[in-house]
Amino acid sequence: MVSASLAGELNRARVLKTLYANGPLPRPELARLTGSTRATIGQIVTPLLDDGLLEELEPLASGVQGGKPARPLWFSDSGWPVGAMLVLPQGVKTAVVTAGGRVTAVTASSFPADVDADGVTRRVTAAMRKTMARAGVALHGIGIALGAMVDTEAGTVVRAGLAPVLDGLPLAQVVQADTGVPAYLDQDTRAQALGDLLFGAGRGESSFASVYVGAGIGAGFIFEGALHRGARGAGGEVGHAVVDRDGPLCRCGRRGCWEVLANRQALHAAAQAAGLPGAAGLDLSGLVALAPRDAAAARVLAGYTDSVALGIANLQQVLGVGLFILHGDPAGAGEPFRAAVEVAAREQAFAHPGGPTRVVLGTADDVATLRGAAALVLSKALHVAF
Amino acid sequence: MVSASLAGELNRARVLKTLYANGPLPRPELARLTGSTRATIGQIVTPLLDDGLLEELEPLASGVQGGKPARPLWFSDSGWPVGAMLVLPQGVKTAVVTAGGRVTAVTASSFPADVDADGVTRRVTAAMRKTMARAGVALHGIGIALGAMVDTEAGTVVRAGLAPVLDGLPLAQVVQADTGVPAYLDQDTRAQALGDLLFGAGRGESSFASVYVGAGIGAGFIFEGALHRGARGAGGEVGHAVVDRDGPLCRCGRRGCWEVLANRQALHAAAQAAGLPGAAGLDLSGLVALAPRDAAAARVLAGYTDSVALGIANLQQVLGVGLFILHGDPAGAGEPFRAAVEVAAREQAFAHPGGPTRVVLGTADDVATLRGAAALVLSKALHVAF
DNA sequence: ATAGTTTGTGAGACTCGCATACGAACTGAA
DNA sequence: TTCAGTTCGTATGCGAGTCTCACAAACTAT
Repeated sequence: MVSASLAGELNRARVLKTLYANGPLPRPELARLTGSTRATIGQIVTPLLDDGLLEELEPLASGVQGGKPARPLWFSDSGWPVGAMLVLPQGVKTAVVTAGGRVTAVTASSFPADVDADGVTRRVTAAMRKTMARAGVALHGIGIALGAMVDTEAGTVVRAGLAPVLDGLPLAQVVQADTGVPAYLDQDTRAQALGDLLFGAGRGESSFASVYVGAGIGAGFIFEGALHRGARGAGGEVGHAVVDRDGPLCRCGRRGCWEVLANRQALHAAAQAAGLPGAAGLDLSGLVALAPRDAAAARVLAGYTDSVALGIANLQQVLGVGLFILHGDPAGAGEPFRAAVEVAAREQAFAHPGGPTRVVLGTADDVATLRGAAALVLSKALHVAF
Repeated sequence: MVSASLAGELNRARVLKTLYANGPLPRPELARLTGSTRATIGQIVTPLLDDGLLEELEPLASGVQGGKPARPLWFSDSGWPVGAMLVLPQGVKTAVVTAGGRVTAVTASSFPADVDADGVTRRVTAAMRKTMARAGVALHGIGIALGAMVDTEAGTVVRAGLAPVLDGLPLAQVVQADTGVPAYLDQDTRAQALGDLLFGAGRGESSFASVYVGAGIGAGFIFEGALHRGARGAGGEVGHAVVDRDGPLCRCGRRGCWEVLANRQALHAAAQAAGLPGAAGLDLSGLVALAPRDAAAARVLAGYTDSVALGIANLQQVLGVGLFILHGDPAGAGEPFRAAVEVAAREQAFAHPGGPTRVVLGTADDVATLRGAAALVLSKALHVAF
């Protein structure tokens, strides 16, 4: 039930979401955007300023008609540090992230090829302790983004296709017990979507899909400004939606999954089958560079583009989402590839009332995901339903 | 922003949702389920009882320890009548539905084959006026479910694949102007999903997909107890997600859409290709009846089952939803078909933390959709975010 | 200097949920 | 029949939060 105090929490969350969506804003603008009054906004932000979460920036110049200069509010660069962690089959990255999105004290460590669950937990906790020591301040929580299917409520690993040794690991509890700081676990693509919403290309957008294309394919969905989680954290396993029921066998056991047609290995195999020069070491950006002067490379690229766009068009049909943010290999492939995917996706989808499908590039590195992992903590600790 | 009065609205909505999800409940039980107190519940329901939306049922028997008998609350059978309309390419159905889900004054009228947009609007408004006259009471609003892509916010038809004459028609305004009652337009499968949530197999479920399989395939999604609408009402066009990129050509111009593999015509074509007895007039329930004593029919049925299940498994991968309610042809095909689809869907999907995929049958007639259309009005007028 | 404008804050009114208490209605045993 | 025990439903005062209104602070232009 919404009591007065819960209403206060909801409104505080609304103010913070508005800040994330729009950047630094003075109180009157916050009041306008939230449909509230200056007095109420002042009442809400004063404790946040006292806590050090927010701070006042330099006063803006007065308008042509004069008036007291407005002082924009924004997240303090030093306030509210939280821990962020990205756990992938090959290794772990850790960082400290402030509520404003500043990323510091980044560490990276790799797992040996034959690592077991115990080795993973040891390396993960060691990396986090190291980052905490470098940060030197108390963290408000630790967000963990994991490249596997996750039970968000329980904080456990459900199925790690690329690293089966992790199945069933209660990673959130492990980290929380080791560090003494509350830890929250979620899927990497969902964290990535949160990162896009708060700090990336999804800022100010109400609904979009944040898609990762690399060795695997995954996605996180933002609907109406909030992260979509399926039942107990399932969902977003879009890489294993079938788009070609008689297609090649996927490692998941089904045929013609989007992932098996459009992941890095598929691109590689196509390049080698076409006998492209340097196919052994060719990645997507290399192929994009090669395509203008090699017809065979252009054909391989066009096929890959269509495969990526096919999955995007399907998502648009099913979800009605109009914006797709591409991370991973496409993020480093440049504007021509983005435009080609967008055109191909538009050709394969209907006209929608929300306007034509948009495809934009995210980041190739993992900063968006680290920031998203941090956002998991912000979401819980500030009771903001991102 | 959540003011005290908006908090009151939200809590009233919460109480109504709890009633819909659980059936008639006495005040103490409502308090327990909503995490509130008897006093607060009393404060909320008293005006609803005065308005005639709710009524008190016969007192329950006291418990073994005695005590004042509790009087369950439920929606009045006479109170809060709203109009419901289902507009399909072949005709229109209208009805009056109470908040408790009682459907009365049903009318049906068919469109001639060569009908134009003007003819549709005339027949639609005439049917509604007839229903209103039969109801004899003032309606609180009219909900319109349309078998086409709609722009929910604008209340217009975006793309009616099976009836292109309707493209661009502002149906909500037309009905509202003609009847003088507020009208709300949405897609038929979304209304159907609302009907399942409030009155059908989705009662008490937080997330599910309501799927229609017939001449076309569509779906509405309930996430966390609320209807999912994409950007400006798009989304749910799942029938045209590609599951076989080299498959047969669909009427939408793409190849291998789920719909072209698993709709009524596909079943029909497969039955004729297999030379089944009476293939010309064979429908799904006929095929189910024939399969046990005809191996060829069993093969056709298995192929169709797999095609239906493939799309369901894909939805589960993408959305993480664990419950699928099948309407249309499968709803009349009986338990064996349901079980076969469920088994096939489970085989094609991963284990999810939310438990195995469940497939249940909805209604073969249009009552669920008419009730859902009525729920569109309840949602708006009572400010309940269904 | 002064009027006009905008920002930020303080005081009181208002609304709603919550804790508490009390009458109403029922059971079962003395 | 009486009375204690239990549960239901409501009346009352309190607290938390937003909203309205008013006012000081800070700036521009005349």
